Amino acid sequence: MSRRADLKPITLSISAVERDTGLSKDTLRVWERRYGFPTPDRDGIGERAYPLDQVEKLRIVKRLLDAGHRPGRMVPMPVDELHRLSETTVGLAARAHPAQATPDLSGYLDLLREHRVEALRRQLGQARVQLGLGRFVIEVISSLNTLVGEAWMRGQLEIFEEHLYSESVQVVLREAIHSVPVGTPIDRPCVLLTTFPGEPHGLGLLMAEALLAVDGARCLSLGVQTPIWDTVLAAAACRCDIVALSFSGCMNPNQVVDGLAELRAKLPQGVELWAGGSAPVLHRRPLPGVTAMASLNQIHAEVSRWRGLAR
Amino acid sequence: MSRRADLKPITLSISAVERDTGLSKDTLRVWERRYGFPTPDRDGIGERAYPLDQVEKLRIVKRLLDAGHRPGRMVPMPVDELHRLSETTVGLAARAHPAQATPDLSGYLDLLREHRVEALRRQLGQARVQLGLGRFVIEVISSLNTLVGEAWMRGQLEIFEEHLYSESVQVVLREAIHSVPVGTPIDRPCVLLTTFPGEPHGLGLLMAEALLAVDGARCLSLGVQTPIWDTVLAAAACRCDIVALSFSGCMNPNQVVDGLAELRAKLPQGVELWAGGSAPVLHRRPLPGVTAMASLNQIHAEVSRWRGLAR
DNA sequence: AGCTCATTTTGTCTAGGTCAAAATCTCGAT
DNA sequence: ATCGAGATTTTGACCTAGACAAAATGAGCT
Repeated sequence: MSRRADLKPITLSISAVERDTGLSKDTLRVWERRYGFPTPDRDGIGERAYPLDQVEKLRIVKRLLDAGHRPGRMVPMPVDELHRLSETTVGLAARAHPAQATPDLSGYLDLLREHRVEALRRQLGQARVQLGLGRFVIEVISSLNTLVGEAWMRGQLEIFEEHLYSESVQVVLREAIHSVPVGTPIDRPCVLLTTFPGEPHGLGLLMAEALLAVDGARCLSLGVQTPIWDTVLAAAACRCDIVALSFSGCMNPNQVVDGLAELRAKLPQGVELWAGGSAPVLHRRPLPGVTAMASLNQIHAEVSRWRGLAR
Repeated sequence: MSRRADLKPITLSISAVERDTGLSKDTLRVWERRYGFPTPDRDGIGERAYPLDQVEKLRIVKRLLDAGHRPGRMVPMPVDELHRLSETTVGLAARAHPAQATPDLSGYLDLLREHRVEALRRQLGQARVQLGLGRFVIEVISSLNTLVGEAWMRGQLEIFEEHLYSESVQVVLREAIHSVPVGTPIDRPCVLLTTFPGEPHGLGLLMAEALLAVDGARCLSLGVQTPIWDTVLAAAACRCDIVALSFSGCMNPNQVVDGLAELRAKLPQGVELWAGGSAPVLHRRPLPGVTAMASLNQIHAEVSRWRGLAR
């Protein structure tokens, strides 16, 4: 039951803001009550109508929130101060991961900014052939994802440009996966890939699939957003050895932890549960019965470990 | 701030039920108040704890809800009656669309039910080569989509089986699109493909892309769920002639109509706006400035019409 | 049948309150 | 000064109960 005030949305409804910022309706209301921000107008019916600039600030706050800052401090700050904070935080993050061996990635980013999609795909395809699929995924795609993500956070990239990027990588990776010779003598382990409901980001899945294919594992992807119970059913039906999940930073940490616990409880003992991606929760503290992958490199090692197990 | 009752969830929290059924917390609470179902227990803190069998019933109800039934009637019914209702519902739908010219499609469905994904993909690939891409999409994939959708509504297919199907079709179609020779002399019109936010279904986009590629049009897909404003930006940045959107039945009719009006208003005059898919709103009454496609066949004709226009 | 107008039905929103888990702070001891 | 244990604050999810517009349905009339 949509209730849009008028055709030209100078303001957004609370559910639209929830979609655009990733902050729940409850959180938006409680911040307003506690910190005095945001201060949405009210439409004719008395419902919240958020001006675009406030939504913009909320987006920045959410970013810093994910980076580990606390709402009580940030929400009352003026925007320019948030931007400064943003710089220092990103500076720290960049120092933590010193830009190593990222020579010509900026070239891809330039192509993206100029919307030269065909050229982008061609060059990615060439890099894949040059480096081999494994190194291509780990060294190029993974870093490029980070780069694109950061550029977007900085507001240097439009959403549609991110979509263009995402689609291009998908095309290149799917073609690459398709060209990996199948039917090698070993086709174990059999790995089921998917994401939780609420996690729409599928690139991590494709990267994992590519690396697993290189290692000669049998992959079965369900795509994104599979309900937990159906993941369990699928693992049983396809006799999978491992269920692998991907999490991006936009997932609610609670849902990640709760969901993994629930999935672990419902999955048979013998089936391993792997979790990877950029969600910080995964690496905060070990989750019982879950193998948390800190990076894509780890996939190869874990596959070897699995194969080494007596079974 | 998770508040899990205990490690082995004999019952689920309200957010877990939201995740598993797709019914919002608000809806779950209001059904309880109005219809007396569900009747969750309460944990130590007084929070709702849903038993598994109630969640199961909720899932069935949700399925029938998507099929067009009304909650006030269904929620008070006992489960077995709901099952009977599922049967009859599809019976009606099937009579509306008499099964015409669907000879061996059931073979694909059987493979899906047996989870023989490799075989399914191989057979689809063979059919594509036999029929050619155009006929393959229109005669096989399109009908198969309907068939799978109906089987799901009837409860004869699990959600994960639908995911398996969707992923398989995606693999086959993407490979097919990739193998269409590019760089033909005509690469106009240039068509931008995407869906609205809230529309997660991407198969329609791929089918359209395949048919457009066959017709020698230049396709640029943004994937699913692009905000309206970014669709406008992308169309301008890539100098597209046409913006094409796909809608599945699960989209809110309101959002479809409002969104199309908004997009039409923001798009330059010279850029056409095409809309297709199974959402019934599209074909109820003509929308000004929007070309509504009743079926995939129409794409070819519309491309020809576009090319015939003086420009 | 088709069309208009009244009446349900239904989901989303609002307000303000409660509470456990996580994060931070404090302080004493090594 | 570093560390750990315990006290304190912060935070987001959940709760109740009421309101209301849009959609769906039904009734009455050509």
